[in-house]
Amino acid sequence: MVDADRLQLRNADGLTEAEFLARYEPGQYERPSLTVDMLLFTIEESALKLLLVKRKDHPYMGCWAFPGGFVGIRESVEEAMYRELKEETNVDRVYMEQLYTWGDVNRDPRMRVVSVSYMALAPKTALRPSAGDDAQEVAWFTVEKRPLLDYDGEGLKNEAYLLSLTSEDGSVKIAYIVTERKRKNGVLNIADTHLELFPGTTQRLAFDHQKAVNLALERLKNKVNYTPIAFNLMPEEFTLSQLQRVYETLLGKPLYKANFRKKVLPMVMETEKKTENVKHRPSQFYRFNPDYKED
Amino acid sequence: MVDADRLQLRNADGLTEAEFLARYEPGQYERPSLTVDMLLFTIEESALKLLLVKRKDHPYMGCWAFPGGFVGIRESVEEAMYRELKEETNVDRVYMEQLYTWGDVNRDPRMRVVSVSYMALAPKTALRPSAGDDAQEVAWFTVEKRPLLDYDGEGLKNEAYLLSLTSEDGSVKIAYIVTERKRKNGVLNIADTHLELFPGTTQRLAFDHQKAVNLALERLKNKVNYTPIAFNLMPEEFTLSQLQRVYETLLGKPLYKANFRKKVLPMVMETEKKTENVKHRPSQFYRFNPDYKED
DNA sequence: TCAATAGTGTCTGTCAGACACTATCGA
DNA sequence: TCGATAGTGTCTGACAGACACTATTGA
Repeated sequence: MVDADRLQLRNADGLTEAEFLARYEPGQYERPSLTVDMLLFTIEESALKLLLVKRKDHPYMGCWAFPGGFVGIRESVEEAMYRELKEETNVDRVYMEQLYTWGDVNRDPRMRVVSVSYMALAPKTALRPSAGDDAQEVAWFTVEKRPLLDYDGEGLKNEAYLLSLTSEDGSVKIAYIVTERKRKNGVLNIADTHLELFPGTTQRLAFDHQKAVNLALERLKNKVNYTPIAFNLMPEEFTLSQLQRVYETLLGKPLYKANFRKKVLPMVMETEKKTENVKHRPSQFYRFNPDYKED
Repeated sequence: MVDADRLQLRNADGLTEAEFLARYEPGQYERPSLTVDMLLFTIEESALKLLLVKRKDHPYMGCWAFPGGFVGIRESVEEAMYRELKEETNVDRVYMEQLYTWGDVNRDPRMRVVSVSYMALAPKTALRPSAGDDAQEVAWFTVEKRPLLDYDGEGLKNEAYLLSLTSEDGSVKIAYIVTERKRKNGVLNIADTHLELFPGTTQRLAFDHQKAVNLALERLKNKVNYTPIAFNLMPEEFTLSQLQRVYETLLGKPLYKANFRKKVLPMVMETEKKTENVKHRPSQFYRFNPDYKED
């Protein structure tokens, strides 16, 4: 019905919507707390890096975690995410997409917390990570996921992977074994993915954050093939070789140069510039072609 | 660090994690309410159908909405979803995947409510929708999204669509115009999609539910191409012609029979049965092949 | 001239799209 | 025999994969 009509409707108590809302008292039942978590990825020296902060207090004190925080009652979930981004990196516009909402009952030992995670991508040069007002330790971790051959010995195609996060100085290394099993109708689901700490690993991520890292890597790997998402990791101008290294990092495998160029050519525009003072043939700089349409 | 070490750590107040948790008092700041919403799709007579309930009270009294409800403090978000599913349809296992979390501040005029939406797929025969304990009206709506040619007259490729929901008896028809604009790096985002009521439409969906319908249709259309997700809409045994009609409905376009069969053949297994008493050549029944692997 | 990386040409096999054909039932 | 739907054979062009080749710089 049209809004004009609808607003005249009276409910079982004889109230219009306006009257109902004026008298509405939210129930006093317990509500979960709601947080946002940011998985901010960048690329540097052909490595995929993720921004993590070290927790200064319980729970998971001393463990590394995603930057994030509580959603205020007067801000949207997305606004909370951008506020966190600004606090952590001093930038206010990067590519961002919602990743997943984590709702297990005991994922935070303090109390019930549901967390909405976002994946953000940015070129490293655009970012100036800073300790927030709580002066926590912040660091970039190189993220890698590679097949674990013959891990469970069942002779199946690779269904086991090693997911590792390494701090830039190499002092912290966190590793998980990821195993995946498809269920009935062949569609891979969150619940079909199992992560456990790699034997001998002395560090872990806080909460259930390892699951979000794994999910984000899978989504990146998928999307890079059929969307221009990788350009969000590039500076304004870049060479095709640089772009190829980014694709190879995200996909975890080498690509043929000629084929790669044919594939990305419709997405880019040549610029006037070339690399200079290199001891080999100079390479052309390109930029993203904003008129590019998928299909 | 290993858990054994970590649990000995003392924070700034000199407390171990166990001591910290024993004394922890959740803050009394306001929290959003958290709900789950279920978009349950099925297929009947070559039409894609969505289960909706009619709201009996404010807000949006008289409008149609997804079945859903509040997430209890002692149940996971996913458990809440399965509880709703059971209440609405008397089944407890269907294909289900998380769709999106809606976090705008004013999406519910009563109070702050954040909603996690799920998309569920099931063959119609498996379902027995029932009015829940609140005895609300429940109905299947045929969902269609088709291109609106030359809608904004800018001569661009179709970026405008008509999204319509029609009740089975045809008495209720809800229609929206969907317009999409891609932003900078070409990746389509939720915020780039705009929905408005089709001029003259006398009904609307409750809350921001129209956005979730549109998002679910897009996800279905994408996934049907590169996953076996459509089999979740089929009965155990089906003919390839039935399967083709489902694909055509989801994709919104006709497919060539020979090509379709080549594509789906690796996903299915022949059964012993054929259709009987049809006045044309009988057709083979197939079932999903659980050993099918993507790639 | 050489090392190093940029960039191109082209063959191959696979697969989606298009279409014409054959097969098998009831009436 | 005919109408109707099931099911197959095959040509085409597009494109991913593989690889060999040429181009341009500094040293």
